[in-house]
Amino acid sequence: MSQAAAAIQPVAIPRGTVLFRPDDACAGFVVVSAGTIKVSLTAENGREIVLYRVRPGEICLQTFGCLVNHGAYSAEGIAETDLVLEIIPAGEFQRRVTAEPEFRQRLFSAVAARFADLERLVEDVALSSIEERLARALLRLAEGGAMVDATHEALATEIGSARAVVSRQLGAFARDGLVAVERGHIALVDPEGLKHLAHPAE
Amino acid sequence: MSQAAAAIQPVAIPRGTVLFRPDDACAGFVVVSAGTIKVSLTAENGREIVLYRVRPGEICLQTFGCLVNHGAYSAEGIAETDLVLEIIPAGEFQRRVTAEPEFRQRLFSAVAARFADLERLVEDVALSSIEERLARALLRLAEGGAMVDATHEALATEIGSARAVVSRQLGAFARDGLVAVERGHIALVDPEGLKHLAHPAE
DNA sequence: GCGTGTCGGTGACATTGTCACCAAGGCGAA
DNA sequence: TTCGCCTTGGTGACAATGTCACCGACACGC
Repeated sequence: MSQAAAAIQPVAIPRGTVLFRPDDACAGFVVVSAGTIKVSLTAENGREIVLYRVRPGEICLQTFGCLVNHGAYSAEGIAETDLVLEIIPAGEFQRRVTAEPEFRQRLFSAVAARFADLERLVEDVALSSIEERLARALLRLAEGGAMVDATHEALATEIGSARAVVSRQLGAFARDGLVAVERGHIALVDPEGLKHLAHPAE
Repeated sequence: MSQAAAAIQPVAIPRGTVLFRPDDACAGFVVVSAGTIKVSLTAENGREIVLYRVRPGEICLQTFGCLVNHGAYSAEGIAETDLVLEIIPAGEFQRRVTAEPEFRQRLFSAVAARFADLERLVEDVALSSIEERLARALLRLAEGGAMVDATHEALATEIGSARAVVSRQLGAFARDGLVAVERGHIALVDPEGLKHLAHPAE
């Protein structure tokens, strides 16, 4: 469609690569073609929490503040899987926003989605119990399946808590027949039961 | 400058007015001319937390997801002071974004600022101690002065905690000579000491 | 003066976070 | 194989925070 767009080469990135760190300068605007980016925050005390994930077709907004306000970003982005990215230089980004309504629409959708993600996260962390948060995280990470491939440590980062807390809560879930825990992964035995815990008001 | 802009009448709103609630339909795009809007989340269990504030010259993004994705928003907005607003209808918003680079620039700045706010909030709530969060909230609300006009209940909402917790922590601050508490307001006796608590790594 | 509602102090207890320690599994080197 | 070393996770003990209840102090209108 756009000839300028065709000139931008996709870039392949292996799983585990650190895409950006706090206070990095920004390379440009990133669109994910394949794979997922995990964006997380780490405090001085070492505790960590996952903010959100950027999936195929989505725009990574972490560079946005940098491009717009020349502010540095504060989060870290890691390639959770092998990735294919398009990197759009700042000038080209400005051009597209001005000239291509459909690019603008995608940008705005990405902004709205991140907003929703972050508000959900604040609500989760600030207002919900560990039981709820862990049940929701398990269902989210299972993506409709019945298996979650994550260590207790990774789950703790997912919900912004500590490994020991996750271990105990998983133990409780297992005792209630909701999950079965094995080294490195968790089987969802009773997803309906978990859904019920995840949304106590319903 | 823009004749269309001149056609939009400012609207005056008294302090305390609820501007929007969760699941409201969106009236349009809101720009704050004077005063501040406080945007907060409330959970089913009644707990509440302040997300951010929208100040003069800034754009309230809460309606953004609604205008862009037809999604409902989940937060509540209250006029913290008397307000003067401009309300831009959706069509006019689209026109300005397309035609006025300077309007677009303001919009993007607002987006970047909200992002930074929400990331700071997540970091605060998920990764920091009550002592740090309360010290930071007091300094933020004092806005460089030495007096904070808020009840313990309001401070609890500000940091996403409970009133009793705030009362006890303020008691500890008072015992250490950092603040003096009176009914309805808190005097910052030793702002430097509070700053030190607010940023323990420095 | 006397209600009535808001504000805040506090005790008792539940939940969550922190730290330390240990046991079990995985994995590579000799 | 055995050994060492790292990761994972189970658990106890304790600290920090959240929840609930209750009561007294204060503000305000009558």
